[in-house]
Amino acid sequence: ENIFDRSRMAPKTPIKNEPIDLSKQKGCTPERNPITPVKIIDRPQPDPWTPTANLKMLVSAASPDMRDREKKKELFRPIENSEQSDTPDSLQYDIVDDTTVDEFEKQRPSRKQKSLGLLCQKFLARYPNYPLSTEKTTISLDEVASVLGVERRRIYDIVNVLESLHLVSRVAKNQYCWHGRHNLSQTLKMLQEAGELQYGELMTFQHKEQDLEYKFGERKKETIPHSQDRSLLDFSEPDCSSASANSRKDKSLRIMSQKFVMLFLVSKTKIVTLDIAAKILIEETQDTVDHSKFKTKVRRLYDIANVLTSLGLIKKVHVTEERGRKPAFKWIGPVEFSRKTDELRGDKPTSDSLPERGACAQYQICAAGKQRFTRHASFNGAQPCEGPRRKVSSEPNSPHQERQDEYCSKMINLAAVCGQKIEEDTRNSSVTSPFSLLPVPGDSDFCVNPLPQAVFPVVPAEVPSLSLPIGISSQAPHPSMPAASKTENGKATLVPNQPFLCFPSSSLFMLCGGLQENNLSETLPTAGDKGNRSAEAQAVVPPAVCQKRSSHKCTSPSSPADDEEPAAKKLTVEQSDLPLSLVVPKEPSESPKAESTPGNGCPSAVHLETYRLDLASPAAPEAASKESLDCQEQEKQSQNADPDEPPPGNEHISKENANQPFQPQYLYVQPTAGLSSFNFLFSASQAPGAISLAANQLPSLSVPCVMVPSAALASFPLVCSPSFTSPLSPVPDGSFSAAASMNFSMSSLASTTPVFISTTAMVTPKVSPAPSVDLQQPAHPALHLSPVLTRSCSAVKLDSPVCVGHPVTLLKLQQPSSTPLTPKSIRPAHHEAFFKTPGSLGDPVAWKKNEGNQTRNASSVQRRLEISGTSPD
DNA sequence: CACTCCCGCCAATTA
DNA sequence: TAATTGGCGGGAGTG
Repeated sequence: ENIFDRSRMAPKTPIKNEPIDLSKQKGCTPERNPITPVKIIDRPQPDPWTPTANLKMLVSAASPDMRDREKKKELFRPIENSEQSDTPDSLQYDIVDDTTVDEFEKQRPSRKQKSLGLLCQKFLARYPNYPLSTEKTTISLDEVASVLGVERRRIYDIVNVLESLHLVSRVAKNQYCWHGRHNLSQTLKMLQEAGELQYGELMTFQHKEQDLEYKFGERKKETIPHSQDRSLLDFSEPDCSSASANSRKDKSLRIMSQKFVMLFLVSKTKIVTLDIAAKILIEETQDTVDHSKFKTKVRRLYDIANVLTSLGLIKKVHVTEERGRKPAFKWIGPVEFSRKTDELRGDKPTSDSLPERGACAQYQICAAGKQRFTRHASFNGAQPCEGPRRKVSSEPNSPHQERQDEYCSKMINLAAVCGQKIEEDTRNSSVTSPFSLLPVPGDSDFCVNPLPQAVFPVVPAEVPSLSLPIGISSQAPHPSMPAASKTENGKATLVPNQPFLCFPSSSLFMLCGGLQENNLSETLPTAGDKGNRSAEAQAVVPPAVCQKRSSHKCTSPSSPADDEEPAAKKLTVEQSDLPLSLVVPKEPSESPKAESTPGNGCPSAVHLETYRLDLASPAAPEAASKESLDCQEQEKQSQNADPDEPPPGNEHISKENANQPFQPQYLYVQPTAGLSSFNFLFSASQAPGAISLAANQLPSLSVPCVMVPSAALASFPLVCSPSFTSPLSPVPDGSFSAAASMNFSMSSLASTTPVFISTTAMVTPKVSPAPSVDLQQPAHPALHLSPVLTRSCSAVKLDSPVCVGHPVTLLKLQQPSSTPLTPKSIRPAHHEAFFKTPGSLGDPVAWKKNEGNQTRNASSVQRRLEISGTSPD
C-alpha cells in the first residue's frame, strides 16, 4: 500500500516522501497494526514528510494551507474511502488534487475530512488495539499532531476521551501511553456500575412511567430528595466550595465522556439522545439550564461522540418521538460485561455491596480529587506505562450530585422505552468496526505463560478458541472480519511447547480440578435460579480429560460425548455463550433449563440476543461460542440441550456429578463479551449444581470460585482451586451467596504478574501442581471473604475489582522475576485503593455514602432486575 | 434553517 | 514565567 500511495502521492508531494516516517511509526506503534483501516494510517506515515515533527512544523509554516491540506487529505482519504460511502466523491476529489495543481487542493477539504471522528480514526489506526504488554507505546502529542496535520488542541480532544476509557494514560507532559483495548471491558464495567448507581433508579422509573413529561416534572422532584445519592457522586459541582479547583475537572471532557458512556450502559435501549445527555450532563437543574449552556454541552457531546464512534462504541441514530426526530447515539460496543456483573452480584445485592462498588467506581470516575486518581490513575495503575500524574489540586470534590442526571436518565430511558423509532444514521452507519482483531496466537499478551511445570492441566485446546480478545474480538467470525474468523476457527491456538493455551485476555476459561467432595450438597435449589444467571457453559470433566487437555488439544476424546455433537451443542452453546454479563434478569423461579434450550423464550435468552445485536458484529458471538466450547462444555451442553433431559439444572448437575466421578473438573465460563472482563474459575468439585448447565444462567455463586480479571489471566496461568465445598448455597437469588468464597485477583496486578488464587490456600505460582486439591478450604469460605462480600453477593460482582483485595486468600506475586515489568508499572497501592472495599478504603466519605445508599440501591437493583426480566426489549 | 462541529481564543494548570 | 491543557462558544460547513 505504501508503494501504492506513494506512486499516487508522489507527484503531489515530493518532499513528503520520506521513509523515515515509517520507521518512526513502527517505533511508536508496535507492529500490530490493526485492521485494514489501519492501513490508512500507514499512509499517513509515508506522508509525513519529516521524521521530525519540527520539520513538519517548519514546512507547514512555510506553506501553511496548502501543505496541510494536502496532508490532511491524504490522510483522510484512506479512511474516508474505507469508511464512508461518499467514497466516490472523495476519490475524485483526491484524484483531482493529486493530478491537478495544488489549487484544487485548496478547495478545502470538506469539513468532513477534518472531522474529529476522522482524525480520531487516524489516530487510532496508529496504534494496535491490543498492544503487547511488553511494548510500551508512548504517544507524543506533538508528534501525533504534526503527523496527523492538526493542531494539538484537537489531539487533546481525542486523547481526553480515550483517557476516560483508559485506552491511554498520561505519562508526562506531552506524553501519553497507549494501552489499547485490553482494559476496555473492565473500564466499561466500572462505568456501568457507576452508572447504575447514579442513574440506575432512573431506569426503573422509565419502566414504570411511560410518560416522558411525567418524568421531567415529577420524577425530578422525587429523585432529588434522595440526598444520599448525591454523596455517591463525587463530581463536584461548581457551586461547591472547591469549585474553582474542581470546576475545570468537573466539566472536563473526560468526565463528560465517562458519564456519557455510563448513560449508554445504563440505558436499556442503549440509545441516548443528545439533548437528554446534555441535560443530564449539565450540572444545573434542567430548568435552569440556559440555552447557551445547553448548546455548549451539546457541542462537547458531539466531540465525544465522534471519538466514541471512531472507537466503534456507538453509532449515530435518530430517534423519532412525538416531537420529531432527534439525533441520538446508540451503543454498539460490548454490553454484556456489565450485565454480568449485575447478575453475578445477584440481584439482591446486599446493601453493602452495591454501595461499595458504587463508591469505588465513583472515585475513579469522578473524583479526581481524592486520591491520586487525578487522571483516573486508578484505572491505569496497573498499566505499565503509568507515569507521573498531575497533581491534584484540590481536595475531594464536594459531594454533589446531580439529581438531574438521574432524572435525565430516567427520561432517557423512558424515551427509549416509549417506543421511539430508531434510525441509523446514514452517515455513521458506514463506519467500519474499529476493532482490530488481534487474537494472534503468538501474541504474548494473550498467551498464558507456561508455568515451568505445568501444574494444571491447562486449558484444553478447545478452550482456546474461546478466548478472544475482548468481546469484540470474539466476534471475529463475523463476516466483516474474515481474518479473525480464520484464526479463530482454529480451535485453540496453542503456543508451541507451551502447555497453556493462548487466549485473549478477555476470555475466560478455566479450570482446575478440584476435589470433589461435597459437591452434591452444593447443588442447591438456588442453583436453578441462579443457574439462569450462571455461567452458560460449564463442564465437568473427568480427570483424565483434564490431563489430556493440558497436554493436548481437546480433539482427543477425553470425554466420550464431547467431541461430537456439534450441532446441538452449538446451539446450546450459543446461548450459553452469553456471558454472565448479560443482564439476565434473575428470575426467581424460573428454571434455567428452559433457557438452556435454544430459542427458548426465556427472558434471559432474549436479553442475550439483544446484546448480541448490539454488538458490532452479531455473528461473532456465535462463532466464538462455538469455538470456545470445550469438550466438557459441549458435553454438558449437549446434555442440557437434550430435550430428553430437561431436569432442573440442579438435578441435572447433580446427576452429572453422580455419573461421573468427581475428579478434577473444569468449569469454564465462556468469555462472551459480558464476561470478558472477568474470568471465573470454578473448581470442578464445587457445586456443579451451582453451575447449572443451563447456558444462560448464572451459576450460583455458592460454588467457590475465583474470579480473575481477564487481563490477569491472559498474562499468566491461574491456579486456583478451592476444592472445598460450600455448604451454603441456598441463596435464592442466585447472587453469590455468602457461602461462595470468592477471590478476586486484582487487575491491578500487571498483566504480567502471575496471580494465584486459591480459596483455601496459597499456591506458589510455579509450584502448584494440584493446588486445588492440596489446599483445603477452610470450612467456611466466608472467612476469606471480607465481611462485605460475605454479606452480599452483589458485592462480589465479578467486575468489580473492588472486592478484591482480601488478603487472605489472594496471593499476589508482584514481581515475578519473569516479568519484565518496570517497577512503575506495578502499583499495588493504586489498585488497592481503587479496588478496596469501602471499608478497606477507609475513606469515610465513601463509606458514608455507601451506607446511605445501601438500602436504596438494593431496592433499585431489584426493581431493575424485575424490569429487565420482564422486558427483553 | 437545523445540525454538526471546526477552530482557535484564552484561562486554568503544570512544569 | 513559560508551556501545556483544555473549556468554550462563535460561526462556518452540510444537507
